[in-house]
Amino acid sequence: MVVVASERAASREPKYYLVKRHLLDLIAALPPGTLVPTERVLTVELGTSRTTVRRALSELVGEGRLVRRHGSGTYVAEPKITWPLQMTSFTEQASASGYSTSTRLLEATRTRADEGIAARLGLRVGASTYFIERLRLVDDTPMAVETSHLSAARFPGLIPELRKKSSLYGVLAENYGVQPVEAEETIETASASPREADLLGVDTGSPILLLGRHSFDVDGQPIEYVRSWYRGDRYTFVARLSAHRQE
Amino acid sequence: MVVVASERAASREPKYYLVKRHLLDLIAALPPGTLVPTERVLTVELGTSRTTVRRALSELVGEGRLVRRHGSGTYVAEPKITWPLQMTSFTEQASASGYSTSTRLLEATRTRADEGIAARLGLRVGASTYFIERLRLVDDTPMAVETSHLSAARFPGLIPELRKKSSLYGVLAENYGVQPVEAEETIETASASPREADLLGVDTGSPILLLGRHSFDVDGQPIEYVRSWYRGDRYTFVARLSAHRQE
DNA sequence: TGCTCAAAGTTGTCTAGTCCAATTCGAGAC
DNA sequence: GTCTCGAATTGGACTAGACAACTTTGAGCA
Repeated sequence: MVVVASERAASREPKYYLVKRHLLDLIAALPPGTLVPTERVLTVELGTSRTTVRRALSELVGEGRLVRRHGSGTYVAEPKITWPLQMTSFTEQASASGYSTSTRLLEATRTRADEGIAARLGLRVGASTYFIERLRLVDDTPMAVETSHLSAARFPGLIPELRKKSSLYGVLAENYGVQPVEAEETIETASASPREADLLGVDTGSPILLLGRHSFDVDGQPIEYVRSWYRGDRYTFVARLSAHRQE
Repeated sequence: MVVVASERAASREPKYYLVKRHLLDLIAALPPGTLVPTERVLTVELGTSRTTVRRALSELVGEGRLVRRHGSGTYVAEPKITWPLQMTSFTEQASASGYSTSTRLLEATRTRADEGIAARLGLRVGASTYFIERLRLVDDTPMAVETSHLSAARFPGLIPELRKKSSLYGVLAENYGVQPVEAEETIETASASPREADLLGVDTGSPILLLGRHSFDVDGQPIEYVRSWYRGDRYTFVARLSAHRQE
């Protein structure tokens, strides 16, 4: 085995990354839906083990470049979908972009605030709160799992209303006269738990874009605390920013 | 080993996830810097293979819960750092939060615009552009790798100025009278290439938060196109949004 | 022609192990 | 006491293979 002289201390490329680059070259010009060679074929073609091939494939699946179908094969993926990141309601946000969206209410129960939720909603620990879990779909494909927490004392009878109207922001405005005027959004990477993976139709451990929204009314009172687990392999978020303050 | 009866059809939990939950329980109450059991110890304690243990560990490292040090051990990680996501300059952004920041200029060269860059900068393919690559550090620890693309014709002599002053926004304002007033930000997940991994001090394939910024001047002319690869294991981004338009 | 079902092919999960690379630490030399 | 160096320990990369779960296909049958 020939070793490159004066190897950079930097960037020692693992073998799986060579496989990954090979696959990227291969799929660069292929249309979505094209079948790529099977794992065992790649194994012999590239003189490596299946574990190494699978590591490269998994990374490309996580990046939204490939899709694996159990028992069938591995295919070139559709390009990522660009999704607006605004503080507007989910339903309108999407229909404006030409997508058909829907929501499945997974859970809507009363529970007691733990330390984190109590602090964010301005309640004491153990106070009664709603826990709402919804699945967001775009063109009938799961996009995100969303959990919301709200004060039960502040919004009595919320759950039956929500089951009727389905739009949470609509219910808050019409039934309680509450509108969020400010919000703190947090963004981080995460990985899918088995439950999230199952709901989103991805593998456990898949990359997730985790968005948090902590919204407040005109008096600065917290309204809700939401966390949304978005498929990291299918969505790119976009926000338009205007520079009021700029240096 | 006891197996739970009547397994749910949904959410079939892989064995590595059991290991992961075991580790999460273990580290929940431990302070950052605490040593966790070695991979080989976990292997025998949990009756599994080292591959399975390593998968659980890798996921926890990617989530910023653990840190691995080659030859030394695996440790409980520091909590993530919350970082403001604003359109202001990097240097001020941070010192306001009490962090000491610095930038290392990795590359600053002239090159020719490919299709993507040309479209974004409003140039023809092959037009002369600057390629600027910088490493952003917080308290002397790498935070992000940042690449910028600008029109060379529009900002003649930019590179020597940049080497003197180091703040790109400062140079653009003082030397060229240009200020970004609007920008389109994109956010997505990615995984670290060997080069990025090396610069950021993480493993190849680690989760990355990839931010893009496409900024425009007061006339709507594109100024620059920047992409920043942030360590996904160490940073949570936060943005305050005011609802001018709200429904 | 249309249906059934078994076989083949593909990805998913997990195991057991080898060898390498970096760190740590103590015995021994000075 | 201090330093050096090698052994032990730890994480990193990779291999070869077993078996399970799911899909596809086509031979055989009605």
